[in-house]
Amino acid sequence: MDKPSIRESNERAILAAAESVFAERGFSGATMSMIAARAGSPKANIHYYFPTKEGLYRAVVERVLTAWLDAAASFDLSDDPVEALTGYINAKMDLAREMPLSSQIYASEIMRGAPVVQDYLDSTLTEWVRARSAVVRRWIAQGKLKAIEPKFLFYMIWATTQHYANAAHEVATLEGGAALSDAAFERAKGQVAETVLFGVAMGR
Amino acid sequence: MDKPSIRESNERAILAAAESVFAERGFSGATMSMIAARAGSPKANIHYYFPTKEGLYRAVVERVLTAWLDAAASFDLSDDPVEALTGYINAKMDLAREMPLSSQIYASEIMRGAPVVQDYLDSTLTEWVRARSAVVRRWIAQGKLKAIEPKFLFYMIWATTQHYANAAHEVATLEGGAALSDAAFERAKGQVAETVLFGVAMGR
DNA sequence: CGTGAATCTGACCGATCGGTCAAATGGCTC
DNA sequence: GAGCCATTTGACCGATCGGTCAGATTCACG
Repeated sequence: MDKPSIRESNERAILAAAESVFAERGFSGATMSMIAARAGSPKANIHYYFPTKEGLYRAVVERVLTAWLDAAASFDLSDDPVEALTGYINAKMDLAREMPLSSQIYASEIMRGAPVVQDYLDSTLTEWVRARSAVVRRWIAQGKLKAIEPKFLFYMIWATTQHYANAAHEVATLEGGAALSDAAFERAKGQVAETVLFGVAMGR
Repeated sequence: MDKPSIRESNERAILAAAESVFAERGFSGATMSMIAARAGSPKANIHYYFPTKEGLYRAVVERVLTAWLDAAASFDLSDDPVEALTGYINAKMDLAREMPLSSQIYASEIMRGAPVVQDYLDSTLTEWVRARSAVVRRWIAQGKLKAIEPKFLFYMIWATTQHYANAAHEVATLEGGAALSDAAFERAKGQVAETVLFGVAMGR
């Protein structure tokens, strides 16, 4: 039987607090006291559930990768490039909107040289890109897409979508200080998808 | 008369060392000892030239913004959207290639909520975007570009170009471990420019 | 060569970091 | 309520942080 135990709910609260602190300050900039304060527990209690700062960070990153893989699955929902790419871009945009902290943590990880997610880059992500590159090349051979290097297409999609999370503060400033409204975000989402598709699709 | 003084060359060396350390570890993760080691001076000497860590960081960020503005100027070299956007994208790609550390520091700044560059965002960048948005809208009115929100176009250009600096480690991993060769980078540059232009230009 | 300013540096400081620990408290089962 | 394990907590520790300082060294200039 699964107990909604004290442990479970406390770990969840700590992970949420840690996620926001790590996103704001990076791994080195985050302090256990800061995380403890945001979780509403004394510092020693954080160490009771997560003995080391690095372990806590790894647990947070784990959730980030899980979310990434969920969104990546939407690439495979259709065999039509327009549908598949639109679905994938929309999923990544929704992810950037709903879990901006995850995207920021991932970006920090990469900028630091991926001390924690290097294994993931070498295995899961490399394999994902290899398999989907083959799909993109098939679409190109079928005359459905322009002749592009698949990896560059993925980079463009990742960059444009994650930008709305990683650079949310810059975007907000340029929008007059407030974050994008739901309506404005939906417009951004549509334009990103449209522009990329117009950029790479044939015969439109 | 300008003397290539000891001060001048030492400050340059310290700034270079600081730039790389801040890019790798972020502001909080960087330590003055680390910067000193990379500059080849004892820590106390770093403090002789830059009394505080924050002051040193501000000096580094200053150079980042200067480089950004230089690249931004290439947007204004032509009144033709294809030429202007191509030139701008190429300039930003070259910047990402030649000064990846600057881009990473800027990205970290933004993710932290722009504690140092908020003034720049509010004044210089806001004004730049306002003026160029008007240009883009004129191009749209003239039927040269699709009906897009200019800001979203800028976001897309910034994201795609800076990605090659900020996510250089991820890109390198997916390329088999080594950074993009000059030739591969030129191909990426061409594809980014082409895709964006196909995505937004009319009648091509 | 002499001298005053600029530069360099090892030793040091208080503050804060991640992490530990023993003791107190709470919850659960019989 | 007794007993036991999970949880909570304040006090504490060594290490490292940014920064200071006094004295040694080097430089520029007469």
